[in-house]
Amino acid sequence: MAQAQALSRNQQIVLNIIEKAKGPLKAYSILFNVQKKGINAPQQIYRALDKLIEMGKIHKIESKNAFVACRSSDCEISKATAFSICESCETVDEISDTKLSKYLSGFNHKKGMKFKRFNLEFFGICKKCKKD
Amino acid sequence: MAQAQALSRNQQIVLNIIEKAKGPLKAYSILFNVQKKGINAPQQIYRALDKLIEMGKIHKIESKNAFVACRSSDCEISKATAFSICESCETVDEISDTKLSKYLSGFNHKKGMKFKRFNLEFFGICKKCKKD
DNA sequence: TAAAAAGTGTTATATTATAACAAACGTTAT
DNA sequence: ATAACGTTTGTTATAATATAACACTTTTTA
Repeated sequence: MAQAQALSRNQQIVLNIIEKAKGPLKAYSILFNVQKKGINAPQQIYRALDKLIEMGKIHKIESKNAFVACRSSDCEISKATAFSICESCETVDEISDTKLSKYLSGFNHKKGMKFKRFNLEFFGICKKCKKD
Repeated sequence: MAQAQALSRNQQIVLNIIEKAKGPLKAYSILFNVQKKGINAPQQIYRALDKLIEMGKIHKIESKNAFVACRSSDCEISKATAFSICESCETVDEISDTKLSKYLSGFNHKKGMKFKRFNLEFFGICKKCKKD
């Protein structure tokens, strides 16, 4: 079985910031937050982000160009991602719903394409925002 | 019933280009293609794109920052979009699958959020590319 | 321990998207 | 018809997001 890959220095720094955050972080906001640690250039952030995504440690929210930590422990390599996004407060939750995930993983295009990966983003107004 | 909205000059120009294209177009590639028509600035493109999206005439492929025409005639306002994307040739197809669409439209988050809209992007290698 | 692979630091630049303002156009209500 | 309003346009400038390219170091593997 593939061993959990060790993180390099920069990867660890970037992951820590994302994990501590309450919501999705943008690449440049991560950059500003790690300049005290000697990381000075966007490249360093983007390289770390790329690897963390490959490892399944984080996900990119495509509609927001932002990054969140993966909360589902079994998500070694992330082939199936689903998020719920509040259009008012911008809160993002990762959805882990076995049924949904199975349904979509089994879905194949009529034109003969077999899917390896999907990303699903739901939008709405969250409970909290609805009250206001 | 809401009348089909008339398109303004720039909106029509931009929509024409997107409809003629074989695949998704990027905003700046649209811009270069319409400079002969007197459109000179990104703003003009992005403004048209925004309106066309609102009207459901086009969709944005978030993972590619690119835009495609909507092929499903009933898609007046696009609340439910699904695409199949080939990671090799970059071909993008809009998926119109009633079952899928119903399944996802009926999906609601456990945390009490009611979704108004979703976007789903599937990735894989298409039939054609598999042969090579 | 040499070779290969992965990671780092850096400068520069490409790509994608929005801000802000003034003028023209289109609709509707009077 | 025309004033008032909203929408669209044109324009300049700039913000935000992301990659290219190169030289060097560290880690892994054979």
